[in-house]
Amino acid sequence: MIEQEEVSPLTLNRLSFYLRCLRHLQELGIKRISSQEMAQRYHLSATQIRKDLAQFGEFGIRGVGYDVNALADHLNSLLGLDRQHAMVIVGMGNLGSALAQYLGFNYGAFHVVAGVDNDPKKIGRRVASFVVRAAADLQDVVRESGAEIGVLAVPAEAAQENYDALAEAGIKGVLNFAPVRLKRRPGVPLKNVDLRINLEELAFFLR
Amino acid sequence: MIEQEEVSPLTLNRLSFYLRCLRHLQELGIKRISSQEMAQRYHLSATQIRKDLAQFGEFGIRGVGYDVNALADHLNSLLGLDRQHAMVIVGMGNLGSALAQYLGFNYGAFHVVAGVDNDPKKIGRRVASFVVRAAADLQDVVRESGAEIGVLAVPAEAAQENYDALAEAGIKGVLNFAPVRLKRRPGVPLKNVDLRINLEELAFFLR
DNA sequence: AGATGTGAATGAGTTCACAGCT
DNA sequence: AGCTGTGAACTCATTCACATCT
Repeated sequence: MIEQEEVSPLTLNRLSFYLRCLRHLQELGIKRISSQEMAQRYHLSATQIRKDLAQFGEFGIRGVGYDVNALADHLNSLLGLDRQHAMVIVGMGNLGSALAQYLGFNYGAFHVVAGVDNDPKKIGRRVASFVVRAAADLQDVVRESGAEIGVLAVPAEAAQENYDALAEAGIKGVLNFAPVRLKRRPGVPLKNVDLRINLEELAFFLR
Repeated sequence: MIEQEEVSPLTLNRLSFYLRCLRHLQELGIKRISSQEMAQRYHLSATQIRKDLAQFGEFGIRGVGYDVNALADHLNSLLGLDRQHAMVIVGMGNLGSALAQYLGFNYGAFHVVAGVDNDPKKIGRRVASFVVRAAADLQDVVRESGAEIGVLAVPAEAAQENYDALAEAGIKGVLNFAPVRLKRRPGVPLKNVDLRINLEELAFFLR
């Protein structure tokens, strides 16, 4: 069996997408599917589907295809979606508040349990299902709320220190919305969602 | 000179990031920089910086390095950031409203000028600097507002039809927040921002 | 027969190493 | 001497082609 770190982000990305396709097939009541049919339906590559899945075991039946329910369950637990993941939002400005609303009470296997900010005006304010706490109390907030994932919605300048603070507080992974490349810590995986870069890539085609 | 379509999204991504670094160097008052020094400062690869830039011309001075201001200007116009880009948000639910706030009146070279929804309860409501219009009037809204970029903040099921509608309305590029892979139209580039996939990739490391 | 799983071939992207300017 | 710009080498990812299994 493959180690976590050896899985390429590209593969992971696709696995997540395959799961979404399988959920759709389940809704349609389809019980079995071949890589080929799945590829056609969702504009994917059949070979790649098989290669991606084969990394984690032999989920298919030769000559037949994949059992939709079984494969969905496999991917679900492979991606760690078979239990809830609590999130804490750091930075409750426009974006942070918006994310609190949007990721709301239950976003699939994820839910927001807490939010912190260092602006006294925001502390104590009620947003979605929680009350904003002081950034200085991050350690306590994480412990009390049992948050596993930190969501960085702070300005670029403050992102690194807050990532580090999340790491110190025992957070297991960070989703960063600040437009900077952070210095990673070994045990704390990091995913960047950079709206500005995405917009600028689009703008390139508008010259 | 290279064609637009031949530039890899990875390169574009980095160019956008280089520009950000150069802006930072400008703030620091640094006039000239070598690829090496830039790489060290921002945890990049010197060779890659040179390769990326060399695709678009010879911006550097051998034996010396790059002129920070000149290079920033080059990248700025290369990325089409030397003029404003108007955006229209399609889908004014939680996420759409949040984006309207966040991308606000002026987000670098970008600003939101309009928002549409098909929910009568949302139409006519004031959000940020505009009043929500009917999705059915998209064509008019785009023409009147001069929007170039469409931001899709609708549910997955509605994303394809709205992408198509944006394309018909003459939109030049689309940023898609819906968790689906859309069928692209030739002249209408598409960038996906998939929060769910990002969260699920993180969750993989939390198993 | 028909679909999976996989080594081999191809292609994309990155890094190396150095020729060519300043 | 020093740094850019770039062909060549290398590494990573995708696609092909087929042996293997039901």
